[in-house]
Amino acid sequence: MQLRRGDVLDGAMAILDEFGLADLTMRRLATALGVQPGALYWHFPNKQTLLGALADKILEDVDAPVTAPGWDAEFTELAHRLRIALLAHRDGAELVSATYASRMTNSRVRESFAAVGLRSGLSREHAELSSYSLLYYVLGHTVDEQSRAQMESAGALTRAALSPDAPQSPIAAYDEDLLDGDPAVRFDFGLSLFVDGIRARLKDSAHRP
Amino acid sequence: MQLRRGDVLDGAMAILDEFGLADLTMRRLATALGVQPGALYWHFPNKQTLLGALADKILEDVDAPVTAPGWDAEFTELAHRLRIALLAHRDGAELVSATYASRMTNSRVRESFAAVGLRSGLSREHAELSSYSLLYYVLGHTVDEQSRAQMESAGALTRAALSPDAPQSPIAAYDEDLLDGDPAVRFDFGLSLFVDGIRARLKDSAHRP
DNA sequence: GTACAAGTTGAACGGTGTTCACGTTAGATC
DNA sequence: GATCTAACGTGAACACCGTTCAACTTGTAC
Repeated sequence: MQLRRGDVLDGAMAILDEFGLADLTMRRLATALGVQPGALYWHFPNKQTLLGALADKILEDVDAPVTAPGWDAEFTELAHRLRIALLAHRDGAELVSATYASRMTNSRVRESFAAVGLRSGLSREHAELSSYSLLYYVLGHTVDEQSRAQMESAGALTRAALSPDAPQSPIAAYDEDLLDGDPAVRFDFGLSLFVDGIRARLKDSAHRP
Repeated sequence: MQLRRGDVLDGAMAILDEFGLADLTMRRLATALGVQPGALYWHFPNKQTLLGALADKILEDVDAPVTAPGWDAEFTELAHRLRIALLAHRDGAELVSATYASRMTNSRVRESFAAVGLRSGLSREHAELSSYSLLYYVLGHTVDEQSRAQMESAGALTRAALSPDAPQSPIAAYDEDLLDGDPAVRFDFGLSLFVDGIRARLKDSAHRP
């Protein structure tokens, strides 16, 4: 029974979801597929490319046409869609962020952001620049959010197993206080900062045409 | 002649600057210091911790007291200082970003941002949230900027060596057009977006006290 | 049924971070 | 200045990693 490119990708996604990015090795993937490591290199030239394809799969549905009315709602919808897609797979944010940094993705999500900016009335250049800013924010926030969530679920397990009533410093308690609000609300705050910034820019160029 | 913790850090920084993060291996570092790899593990429990200390060193001067007048200028000064510090070492942005994600840094730069937000009149919670947004933006932008700069300088070399007049697609030319403006100006645009967003937030809470 | 392409094997290569029992060296104490 | 102790380094291994490649098998089309 021979493998197809898609099977390799599916296997990789399964390992990612169950064990995380650190455990997604070529050997482990090969074993899971019942094959020798070398076989994977027929389907993908190297691991980086495989991860790029995986990232693209995660981002598949993100740049579907946007339906919200008004440019600000469009930004919000797109940003939410991206965040949700990243959170849908273990280490998804980290994977996409790393892949994006190494320019191994074919996703057009940044271009989608730029298109919304253009529709809002921004100049071409400002729309492009805004799209980068927004992307950096969404990726940064979501990588952080996801790694915190995973640390917490892992920490909760070990904490329960090791010392049922671990002492906690007041400062750490405050920090957690601030961080344990709904992450989506925290996300929206940063997002609104950004959208308000664009609004200010639009008003400014309207006053001085 | 025995090694001190600081010597190890200096050696690591030298390798980072000359050969980049990918070539900063424990073996290479040990060789450069004239020592066996195992010796490094007396000074640092593992590589991650060493990289954390390295990141802290890069960020050393960033959270010095800020002198600019007005909260918006304070944000700008701090953000610039951070960007400059990251760009001062090869792969500095990538290293700090990765270290920050794995929570291996002792730098207080995020707290410095939050302090400025507080001084601007933001609530404690909003100041904290804003500081995260700004940090994500600065890190994302600078990682991107630095990797592009390094790709370009590497690409310029190989391009000159291989084909003196390489053909270039119009689309690629346009993208480069947009990207080859002064990176500092591009940085400032995203920065102003966030600052304007904060300003809008301040006005809003002033109207509805 | 044969031919050719697609896919796999098995074994190796040159790396990586990390560990540890055992030796060495340096600095304080008497 | 000899001694003792803690700091530090050695050497060799362990368990991995991504990647390569000649040889072999399998599937498909004619």
